[in-house]
Amino acid sequence: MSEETTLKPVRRRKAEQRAESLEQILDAAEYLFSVDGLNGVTIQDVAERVGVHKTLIHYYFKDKRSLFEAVFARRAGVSSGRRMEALERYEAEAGDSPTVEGALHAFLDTDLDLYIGGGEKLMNYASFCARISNTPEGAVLFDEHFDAVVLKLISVLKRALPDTSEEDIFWGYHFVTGALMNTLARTGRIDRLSGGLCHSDDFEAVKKRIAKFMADGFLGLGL
Amino acid sequence: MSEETTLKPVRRRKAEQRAESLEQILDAAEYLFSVDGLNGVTIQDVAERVGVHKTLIHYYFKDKRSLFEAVFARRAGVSSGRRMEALERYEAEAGDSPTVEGALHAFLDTDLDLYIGGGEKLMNYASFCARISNTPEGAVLFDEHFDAVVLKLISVLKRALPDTSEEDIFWGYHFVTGALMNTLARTGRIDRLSGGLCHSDDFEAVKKRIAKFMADGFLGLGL
DNA sequence: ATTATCTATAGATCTATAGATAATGC
DNA sequence: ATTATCTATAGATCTATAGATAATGC
Repeated sequence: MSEETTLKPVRRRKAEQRAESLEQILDAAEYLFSVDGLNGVTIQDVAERVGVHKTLIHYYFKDKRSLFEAVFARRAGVSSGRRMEALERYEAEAGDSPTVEGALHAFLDTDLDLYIGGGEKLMNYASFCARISNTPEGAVLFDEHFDAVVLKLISVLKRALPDTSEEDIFWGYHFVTGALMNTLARTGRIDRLSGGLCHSDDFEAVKKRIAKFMADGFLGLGL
Repeated sequence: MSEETTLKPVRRRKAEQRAESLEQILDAAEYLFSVDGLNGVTIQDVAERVGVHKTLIHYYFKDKRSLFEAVFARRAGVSSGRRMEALERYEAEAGDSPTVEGALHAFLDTDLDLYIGGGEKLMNYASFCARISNTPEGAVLFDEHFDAVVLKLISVLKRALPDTSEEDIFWGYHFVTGALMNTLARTGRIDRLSGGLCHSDDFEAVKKRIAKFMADGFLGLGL
C-alpha cells in the first residue's frame, strides 16, 4: 500500500503521452515543411526529428497530406480568432467612423504580435504559411481557415472607404496579404539585399510600418 | 544531283534539334515546377510531358536541380534586363526630379507587361517565380538574378525620397515585392474571396493599381 | 565521327500496412 | 483491455549511369 502511494507514475498517463507525441510530431513537421515544403519532407524525416519510429507517424496521421493539413489547422484557428476579436474590438471602439489604418492595425499587428510573442515554433508556423500561400494547394487551405476573418476586414474597410469600389478594396487586400506573406517567409533576402540594414526576423520593424503604408495605398485608390 | 537539291532535309539539323528539345524540356519543367514545386515534380514527369524518354533529361541536364535553375535563369535575364532599361529610360526622362510612382511604374508595369504580352509560357514562369520566392532556395536565386535591377530601383527611390531613411525604403520595397509575387502566383484565391469580382489572371487590373498604391505608401513613410 | 535518343538496370528511397511487443487502464 | 510504439516488409517510385541504337555532319 505505502509503495503505491509513494511511487510516482513511471510514465505519463496515456492521454498525456498521446498529446505530447502529437505535439512533437506537429512541431517537427511544421519546421520541416516550412523549410522544404510538402514534397521535400518525408515521413521518415519527421519521425527522425522527433526520435520515434517512422510508422508511428502513420499511427497518428492517415497519410502525409493529413499531417500537412493538421499542421496548418492547429494554429490557423488561433491566428484567425485573435484577429477576428481585434477587428470586432476595433469596430466597437471606432463606432461610426472606422479608419483604414485602424482596421489594418487590428488585422496585421495582431497577427505579427502572435509570432513576435510566440517563440520559435510560432515563427516556424509563420514561414510554413508563407511558403504555401503562393501554391495552389496552400491557397485552398487559406480559403478554408481565413476567409471569415478576411471578409470581416473587408467589411470594415468598406465602411471606412464608402466611395471606393469593392473591386479596388479586394485588390488592396491582395497587396496587403502579399506584403504580409513576404514578411512571414523570412527568407533572408531583405537582409542580403539591404546589406544588413534590415532583417527578415524583425517583425517589429514591419509592424511599425505596414499598416500605415498600406492604408495610404488604400486611400489613394480610385482617385 | 538534282535529288540532293530538291529534297528538303527530312529532319531538323542537329543544332535546331538540340535547341528545340531544350526548349520543350524547359517549358515542360517550368509548367510542372510552377504547379508542384521542385520536389513535387519528377524527372519522369518532365519527360512524359515532353514525350521523350526520361533519360534524355539527364542528357541535357546534370540533375534535377540544374534543370530547376536553368528554368529560372532562362527568363530571369529578360525580366531583369527589360526593367533595368525601363528604369534607365525613366531616370533620363525624369532628370533631377524622379518620382516614386514613376520609378515603380517602370519597375512593376514593365514586368507585368512581359507576362501580359508573353502568353501562357510567360505566365507559367511568373507562377514559378512566385512559388519559389517564399522559399529559402528560391530566395538565393532571386539574389543572383535580380539584385542588380532591385538596387537600381532602390537608387531611384532614394533620389525621389531624399528625406526618407534607407531602412524605410528597403522595407517599402519588401512590401512591393510581396504584392507583386502574390500577383504572379495566380492561385485563384482572390477570385474565390471576392466572389468572382477579381481574377488572379487579370494582371491588367493589378497594373492599373499597384504602382500608385505602393507609391502612396512610400510617401507616408517616416512621417 | 559526332550527336540525339532509347534500353536496361543498380541502388536508394518512400509510403503504407500487417502484425508483434510493451506499456497503461480498470 | 486498450493504447502506444516498434519490427518486418510489400510494392512502388525515383535518380542517375552505362551502354546500345539511330540519326545527322563532313
